[in-house]
This record gives sequence, C-alpha cells and structure tokens, in this order.
Amino acid sequence: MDYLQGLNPEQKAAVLQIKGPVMIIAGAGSGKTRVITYRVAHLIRSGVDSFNILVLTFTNKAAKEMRERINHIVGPEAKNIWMGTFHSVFAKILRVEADKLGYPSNFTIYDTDDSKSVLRAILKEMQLDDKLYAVNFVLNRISAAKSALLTPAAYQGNPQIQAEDDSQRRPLLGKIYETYAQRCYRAGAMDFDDLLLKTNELLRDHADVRNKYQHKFKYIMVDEYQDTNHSQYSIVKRLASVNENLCVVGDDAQSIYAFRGANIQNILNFEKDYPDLKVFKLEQNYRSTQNIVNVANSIIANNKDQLKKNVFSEKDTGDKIKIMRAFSDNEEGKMVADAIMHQRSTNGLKWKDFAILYRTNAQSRSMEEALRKLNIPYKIYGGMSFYQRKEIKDMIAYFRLTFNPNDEEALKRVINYPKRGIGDTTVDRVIVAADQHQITPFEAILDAPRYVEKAPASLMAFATMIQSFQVITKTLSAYDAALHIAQHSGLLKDLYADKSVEGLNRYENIQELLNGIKEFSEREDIEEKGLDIFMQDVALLTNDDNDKNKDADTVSLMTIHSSKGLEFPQVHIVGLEENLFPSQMSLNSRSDLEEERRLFYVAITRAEYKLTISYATSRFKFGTLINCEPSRFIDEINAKYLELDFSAKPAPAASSSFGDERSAWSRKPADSFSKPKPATAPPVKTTSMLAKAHVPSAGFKPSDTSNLQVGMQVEHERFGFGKVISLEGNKPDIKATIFFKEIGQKQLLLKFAKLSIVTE
DNA sequence: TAAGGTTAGGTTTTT
DNA sequence: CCTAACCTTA
Repeated sequence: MDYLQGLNPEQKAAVLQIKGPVMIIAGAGSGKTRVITYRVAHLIRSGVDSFNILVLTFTNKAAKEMRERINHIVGPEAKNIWMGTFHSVFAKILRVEADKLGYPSNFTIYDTDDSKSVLRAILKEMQLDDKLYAVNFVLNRISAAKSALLTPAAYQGNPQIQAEDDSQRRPLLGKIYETYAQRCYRAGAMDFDDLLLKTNELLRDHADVRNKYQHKFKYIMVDEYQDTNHSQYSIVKRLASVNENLCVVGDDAQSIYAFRGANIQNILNFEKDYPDLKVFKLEQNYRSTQNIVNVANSIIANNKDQLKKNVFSEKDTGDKIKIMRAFSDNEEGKMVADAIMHQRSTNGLKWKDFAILYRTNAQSRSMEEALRKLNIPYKIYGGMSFYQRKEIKDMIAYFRLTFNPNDEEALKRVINYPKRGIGDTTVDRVIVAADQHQITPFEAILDAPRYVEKAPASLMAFATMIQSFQVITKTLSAYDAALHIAQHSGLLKDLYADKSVEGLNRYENIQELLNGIKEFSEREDIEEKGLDIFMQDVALLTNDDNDKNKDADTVSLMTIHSSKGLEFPQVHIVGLEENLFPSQMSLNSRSDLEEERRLFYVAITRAEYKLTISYATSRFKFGTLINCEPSRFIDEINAKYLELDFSAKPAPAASSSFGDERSAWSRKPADSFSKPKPATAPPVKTTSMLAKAHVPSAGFKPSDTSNLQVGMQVEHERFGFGKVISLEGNKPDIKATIFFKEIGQKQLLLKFAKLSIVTE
C-alpha cells in the first residue's frame, strides 16, 4: 500500500472510501488530482476490474495526465479504464448505439462554427431580423435548452419559455430550434450539446442499453463536478443509479463556467440526491503561502452561495500581495515585464516560473509588446487552436464529406474550394432541390441533371470526386488516403500556389496535419487505423494536444479560465479594473458577479509564493482610450495583506498627490488624483513603435541568398532586421530560421522570402 | 463568379 | 483596433 503514504488523513480517507456515493470537496491546491489518481489505483488494487471503471474529466489534457499517473501506479491495467471527457466518452458510446437513435455510426460532430452556419442559413430563409435574432444569441439559447434537456417540442410547449421569448419579441426561437434540430439530423450531425442530450435520450428510452452501461460502469468518478451542466448531471445520475458507487470531486469556489451552462447547484445539492453520502473535505493547501491563501479566502467570503470549508496553508506567511498602478495598458505591460525581469535576476528564477493572467484575450497584446521589448521569451496559451484554422477545417471538411456525404456544412465549405465554378447560386439551387424532393443535397448533386436547374458539369464532377474518395479510403491507410484527398481535391495545389508568408504557413499547417495522420497510421497500440477512425476523434481535439515544447523556458500568458488547474511560483494578475474584471457583462446579477469573484479566486490561488495585482487608469478599448477605475475586488482584500506600488508617474506630467492609501483606489468619480483626459491631451499611440510594419531601408533590394550562412544579418521588407539562427532542408527548399529584432523568430523558405543581406 | 469595400459587433471556453 | 459577415461592383 505504498501509494497511500504521503497522503494526509482526509486524503487517505477519501481514497479508501470506494463504496457508495462520495463527494470530495477539494480546495485549491489541496492535492485533488493526486487523490483521484490514487483512488482509481486503489480501486484496482482492491480487486475492482479496470473495465468497470469510468472516469469523466473536463478536458482531454486532464484525462491524459490522469491516465499517465494511474499507469505509473498500476501499470498497463490503466489502459482498460474508460477515461475521458464527457463528450469523448459519450461520443464513443453514441457511435456504437447510433442506429437506435436513427443516426449513422459515423455521424459528424458539428463544431460551433458549423452550428452558427446552419443557423445563419435558417435565419435567412425565415427572413428574420438579424439583430433581434443574432446568431450568437440564438445559438446560446438553443444550447441552454439542450443542456436543460428540453427538446424543441418541450421548448415550444413550455408556456413560461414562450412567454419569455414573446416578451423579448423573439417568439420564433422555438421554431428556429426545431428547424435547427431537423437540419442537424438530416445531415447526420450532432453538435456538442447533442452528444450529451442524445446520450440522455439513449439511456432514457432504451432499457437494454441503459442496463448494459449501468452494469459496465460499476464505479464512476467525475472530476470538476462543479462545472457539470444539467445534461451531464443527468447522465451521471442515471448511469450510477444501480450501483451508486459514484464519486464526484470538485470545488464550488472554483466554478467558473456557469456562463456556459454549468450548474453550481449540482455540487451544492449533491447531498440531497444521495442522503447516505460520505463527504470529504480537502482543506490544506500545499501550493501557496498563508498570505495568498488568506487573501483568496477573504475574497471568496463575499460570496453567498458556497459550501463551508476552511482552506489553510502551513507554509510560510510569505510576501504581501503587491498592487501596482499604471496609467495606461502599455505602461502596465512595462511594469509587469520590468518586475519579472527584476525578480528573475534577483532570485535566480527561470522564465517559466512566471505567469501573467488576464480576464480577456485582448489584454495579451500590451503584455506581449512589453515582454518583446525586453527580449523576454513568452508563450501565449489559448487563442486559435490548430483545428480551428481555415485550411485545416477545409481539409477536414473533405474527410468529413467522404465519410458522411450528408454533412451539409462540410459540403458547403468545400464544394467551391478550391474554385471549381460552383457559385452560391448553384449551391442554393441544390439545396432548394434537395428540400423539394426530400433528399439530401449530396443526393441531389449525384443526379444533378434530374434535380438541379441549370446544373453545371462541375457539379457532377465534384460528386464523382467525393465518391472516388469513398472508394480509396476503404483500402488505403489513413495517411495515404489523406494525402490522396489533399492532392486530388486540389487543396494542396491551391495552397502551394500562394507564395505569401501566410500562404506558406497554411501549406505547412496542412503538412503538419498530414504528419499527424501519419503518426496515427503508425501507432501500434490500436488496431483500426483507417482515416475514418482518425476522424472520429478529431472534432473533439483541441490545441493543447499539439504543444510539443511545453517544457520550454518561457513566461506563460493566458486567460484566468485557462489557468485553472495550473500553478506558478510567481503570478501577475493584470487589468483589475471595473468593467473589465469584474466584466461589464457580469454586473447585472448577483450570481454573475459571484462567478467573477470565483474567477478572481482561481487566479489568486494559482500563485505559489508571489502574487502581484495590477490595474491601469486608462486603456485602449476598441481603438479608443477610456478611463478605468480600480476593481471592486481590490477593495475586498484586507489592506493588511497588501503592499502598494504607486511608483509609476502619470504619463505626460501631472500632479501626484494621492491622499491616503484607501482613497488611492477608491472608485469615487471625483478623485483626488488627476486622470489623463483625452480631451486636453489627445491620446498618443505609444503602441505604434512596434505595431507599425517595418519600413525598409532606402534602396532595399533582395539579395541572392543561395550562399546565406548561419549568423548573417539580414533585412526583410516587412519583418525588419534579423539574424539567421539556422538553415535546414535541401536546395530549392531551404528553410531559414531567423530571429527578427522587432517581431521575434520566424521560419522562412529562402526561395520565397525577399531578404537583403546586411553587409557592414 | 470573384474580388474589394462596408459595416456591425466585440467576455470568459471546452467539447 | 480587428474580425467576420454581408453587399457592391467588375
């Protein structure tokens, strides 16, 4: 029982309690992952068959990490555990049971863009005001309905909902939802919410299926339970109802996804569902200093809705929390960058010991610029994932269409890309014909002369091409099939023809996708390696799957949301301003504001021993300079934990008598210190130095680069001056890695890049 | 049909 | 400011 050593009594008790309903309330930094992995290991050591265990997580990353750690303790047995995100586990089950719901087992999973596109088409057909029925709004509404397990019929039949929609002058939402659901069904597609909704329907309506999985999953564990929505709750409840060996782990204080349907009541009310529940509270924080934990506690104490717990730290008291004030967003960036620079050299730290956390992605810019100026290496997490890039989606759309020709969104995406003379008019005719004859668009195209008005020959050619793809994927390996489709669709050629830097990038991305498929083809741990199998997982993959050099020594930049679960020795939380954090959108209701506060709690508890909070008194928003007031959250921290740094001087030249400490961050409109007034001092765009494109030297002329050597200084028309770091590849395709002073490292193909060699 | 111009809108995010 | 969707024109 070696793995039980090193657990505190409460952790150990939670690990040992393997029977019956269990709830583990795990405070921030309390060793939650450890408890889950050990508990699973303990289940197996206690004789539970690994095939009977189901572990549900929120992200692929968490599932992967846990599997590795369990594997470490129990060995290859770990492979048999069903472990993954709700979406991936139930997508897998839905593919097996698809016929019972009238879906093909190779159904497409629509991502958010696909869903929006379907809705846009519907809204257009219904000729609805696109301001009243904004796509985002409609999709949110449908998503919320699905998460609440409301079918279109139930939605339309619910007088309360109908009255609400009527009063908002949006009476047709129910009808739109109905049409949307029909379209998805016709296309053999499920959106993300469907994966959960349809699982609910499957388990509810098919006793044999329900029975099968209830007996298969004798032990169920759910991580991040505070982030589950009603639909997820309902699946778990049903699956666990026979054996009731259900263990949920979470922290109500870290519930930050209510905006997306997570229902914090799931964890708050868990006790009502299972009266004989055993509750374990992990309250010792092993991550942070006492000051940090105390500040976090004092913040969260302002929330009404919460489970009682007492998170404490036995580490040192630690430094006070530093508050920095800047006069602009750019200055805030500079202060943060300077502080990191200083801390690193004084304390012999690494870049990766630092994280900068912000509320919105837009805030990364001023941080980036400041870091770049000081040559501090950084990495931004989040943002656009690999699979969201246009070229990747195009390629995948061809794959999707091959395996599911009814996939209308994939069809619309690639029917005229690359250009093959099938314009919007023709596509509209196809869709009209399909509607009229009650067939799918692809069927209409297959027999175009019969169904489609003025059908061009290219339409038939397109259908024939897709059919040929269907044939070859039956025999070729995933990689060979993918390469064939890339070439014969014309997509590869089209991208290759684009010699711009962006075009080159896109081409490389396709190569990377193909490489990924090749790796998949060569995997030895799975039996079926066709492209269709690869495709089953692709819609559920996200960016963090790709990050190869995650051990690189760089400062981490990310939103607070994506920082959940991570920890850093030193953390900067930036932009603590009213209307930004808390977000303006959250100010209407108590519950929204409480979620923002939990978000702040999450941010604070990422830090191990040094926490710095900053705000700016003015920043650019949507291109215009606005004045900002310090966040109310700063007021909520007991001043005894704080250390103020108001060393920054107002940008041009202004008075700087701040009064006493409290008033310095008071939010009263008439403040004692002067704020920069855009009227009297027009905003000087301090960003322009970096943001502006490089101006080439007079007489800039590309050099012959055939003899380019590592170490040479070069100038690029747009990227400016830089130094050649490395050269790789063979003659016509030599790739150079160049570090540009102004924009950082870039990879360029010499045959395309216009470089001038700088001679001294 | 394709390219260029205009306008509206804009948290957070995983799946 | 920046993106993406829509509209106008060659």
